[in-house]
Amino acid sequence: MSTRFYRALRVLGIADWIPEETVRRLPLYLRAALELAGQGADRVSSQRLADHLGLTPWLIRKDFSYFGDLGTRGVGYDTEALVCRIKKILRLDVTRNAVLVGVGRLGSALLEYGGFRRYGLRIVAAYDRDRARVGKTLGGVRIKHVDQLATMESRGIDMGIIAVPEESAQEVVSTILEAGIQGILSFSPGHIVAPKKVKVITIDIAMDLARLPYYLSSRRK
Amino acid sequence: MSTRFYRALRVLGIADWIPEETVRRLPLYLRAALELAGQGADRVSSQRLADHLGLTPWLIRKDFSYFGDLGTRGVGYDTEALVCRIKKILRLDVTRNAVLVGVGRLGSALLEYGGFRRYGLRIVAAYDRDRARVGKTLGGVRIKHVDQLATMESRGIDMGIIAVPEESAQEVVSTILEAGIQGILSFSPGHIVAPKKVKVITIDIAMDLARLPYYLSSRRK
DNA sequence: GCATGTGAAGGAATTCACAGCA
DNA sequence: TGCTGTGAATTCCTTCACATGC
Repeated sequence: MSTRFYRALRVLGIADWIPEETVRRLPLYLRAALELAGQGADRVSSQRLADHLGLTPWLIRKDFSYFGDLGTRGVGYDTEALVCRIKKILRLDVTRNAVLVGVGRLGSALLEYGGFRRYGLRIVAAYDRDRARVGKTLGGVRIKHVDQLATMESRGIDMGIIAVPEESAQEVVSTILEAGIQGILSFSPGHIVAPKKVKVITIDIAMDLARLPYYLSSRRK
Repeated sequence: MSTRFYRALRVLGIADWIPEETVRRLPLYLRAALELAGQGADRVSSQRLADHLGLTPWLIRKDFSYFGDLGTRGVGYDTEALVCRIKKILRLDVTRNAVLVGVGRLGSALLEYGGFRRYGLRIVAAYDRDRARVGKTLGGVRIKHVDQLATMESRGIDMGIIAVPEESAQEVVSTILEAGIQGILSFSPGHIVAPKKVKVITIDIAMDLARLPYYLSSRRK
């Protein structure tokens, strides 16, 4: 369907379509707005946000234009309003809970990392296969055995974070999908199969590191 | 400059332009080719690769078309040749060495992760600010103090991996840039400033997790 | 017949240029 | 004047359709 069609809907206040790339940048805008608000800025311009994030002002204005009038011409954007608006769109206006599966080095780093809180994200349950880890508490969360995953109390848990070895990733995903999880962040290499309505975001560190050499040394643009 | 222009160059064997999105997928193709080769497949079709990666055959063929004739019509791609070709383009045909700065939980996970080797990537040096960690050996690498970073022996080191807290990231980056590092993989939130010729890839886990709720269907269980 | 390779079409994202408003 | 908001132009990416060659 056309951009124009959705633009028309937005004017009527009932649109909820936002380009994929814009959605990808929304968390960046949220972080920038929170940081600049923390520095005491009541208002920010697209220029200031752009400088902060290494983007361009017109891209930011275009992005913001998808969700209605937000700024004041000649002045800028109200920082507080910006934070609220983006949180609402990202559905971060209520705290979102996640279950973590795999409490190895990466998993425990995630459990103990406090930086998610700022965005209304919490890890409220953790599972591991290794019995040596089960029972321990990390970041305020007691680790349970994966065998209990199938009977997980999933009420209020929206997302799953997968930090298990590649070979068990798909199995774990299938299990938590049955528990009703609707979004997955996977750190396992490899393609995760899930129903279309379930969003899967994969962070494959090796893949990112592997494309870095491509850009080394002088290369014609 | 036009696609057509570069296509013409490629035919002459001197082209080296590849679309950004294609470069992003090249490591995926490399991984798939290595995996399917490991399963004993001498030849793979674009269909098989697509199934393996969750992509479409025509996208893969288009991507491959940017770097010259590679497949055999009616047959497919020679797996071995595919691996070599992609490694060469990604400049992974020789082992690439990286320096790691920040050996916290995430950093030590990276140090001990063996999966990079497969792609010709190695972490050959590690630095941390915490004196309790300095001197220890992880993943075969002895940890040095960040004060020694400025005098790092950077010969043969192409890339830097930044896993330090947000507030020290830019400082660390500036230091290793002076040592001649040309590519950076950063796990620190926030925008990293670097000269244009230096490629910076940022993995911001919180940003990825924060956009996941956007995709949750409004129907609650 | 079968799978690649590629112009052309279609679609999406970014940039531009400037109108609109405080 | 200064900064937002947005159609139009541009650039970039993906999909399609089919020619090509084993």
